[in-house]
Amino acid sequence: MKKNVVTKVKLTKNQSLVLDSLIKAGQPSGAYALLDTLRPHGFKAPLQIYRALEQLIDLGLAHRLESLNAFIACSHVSCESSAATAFVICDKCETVQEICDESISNFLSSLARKTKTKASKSSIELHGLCSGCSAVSHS
Amino acid sequence: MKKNVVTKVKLTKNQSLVLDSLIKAGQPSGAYALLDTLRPHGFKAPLQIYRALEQLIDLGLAHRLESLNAFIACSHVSCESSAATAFVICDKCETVQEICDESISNFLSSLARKTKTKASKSSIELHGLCSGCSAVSHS
DNA sequence: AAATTTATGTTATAATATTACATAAGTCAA
DNA sequence: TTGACTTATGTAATATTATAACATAAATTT
Repeated sequence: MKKNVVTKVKLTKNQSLVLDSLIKAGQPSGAYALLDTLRPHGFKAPLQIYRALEQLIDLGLAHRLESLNAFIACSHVSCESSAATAFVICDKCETVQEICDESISNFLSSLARKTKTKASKSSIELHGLCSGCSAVSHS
Repeated sequence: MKKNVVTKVKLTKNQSLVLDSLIKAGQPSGAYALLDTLRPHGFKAPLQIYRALEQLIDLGLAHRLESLNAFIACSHVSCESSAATAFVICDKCETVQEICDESISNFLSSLARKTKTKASKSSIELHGLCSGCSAVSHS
């Protein structure tokens, strides 16, 4: 399931800019939001964003949140690419917790075994309210 | 986490048509593919599809596959809405296995507990090759 | 029957993502 | 260091997915 364990890679200028934006955002960011952020740096077309994101994701430096059509910087030093990662997303404050431990990989292995599937990629996203928002929330 | 356990509900005409199309397809279907399928029945706009899908999903009769931006009929009699369900998707033949057992709900409960999150919705999608395609696949 | 909610029809538009093609920059081998 | 090759970039056009806004109709409740 692992593609790329990165130790040190030289990112291109565009890739660095996009990664920096993602990190600064600290939240899920849409491709077009990133584009707007980076227009002052000369970005003009969505493809510049999507291409950089593709690399960053391959390198395990960023992740795509399927249920949001958005992207986020990896919160670990770097994930083993598309490896066993789960995202827990607060629908109120948009905080994302990225979980990457044995319980995730065990669960996925077991799921693959049960379904006789050779797994290549996974997406686990849990939506709800984080502890902070859940405490306050009256709505 | 549960919203709606359906025993018997009268679907509207549009909802029935969309559900039938989904069932006939037996595969993930995009909203616009469904629209094309249903044009002969008088459907003209995407909203007709999206609105019907929204109800069907609420009722647990259909699911949305986030990683495909597509929809599929529930393979059980009816799922407890957005309850603990995992989808295992073959990227070659497009077969989808819908798994809905205790291991899923246990995993999600544990994830919610660990992250101190009040969960409301989940999405678990595993991509890869099913046993058939994995046996053949040389590519 | 009036009031209310739920579903529908329709047009327009927003938001997300990719195709296609041209150019430039980096990498590697002879 | 040149040439061959791969990888990254720039740009325009377009495809795909999804929703907003507004009008009407049908079903449900009181």
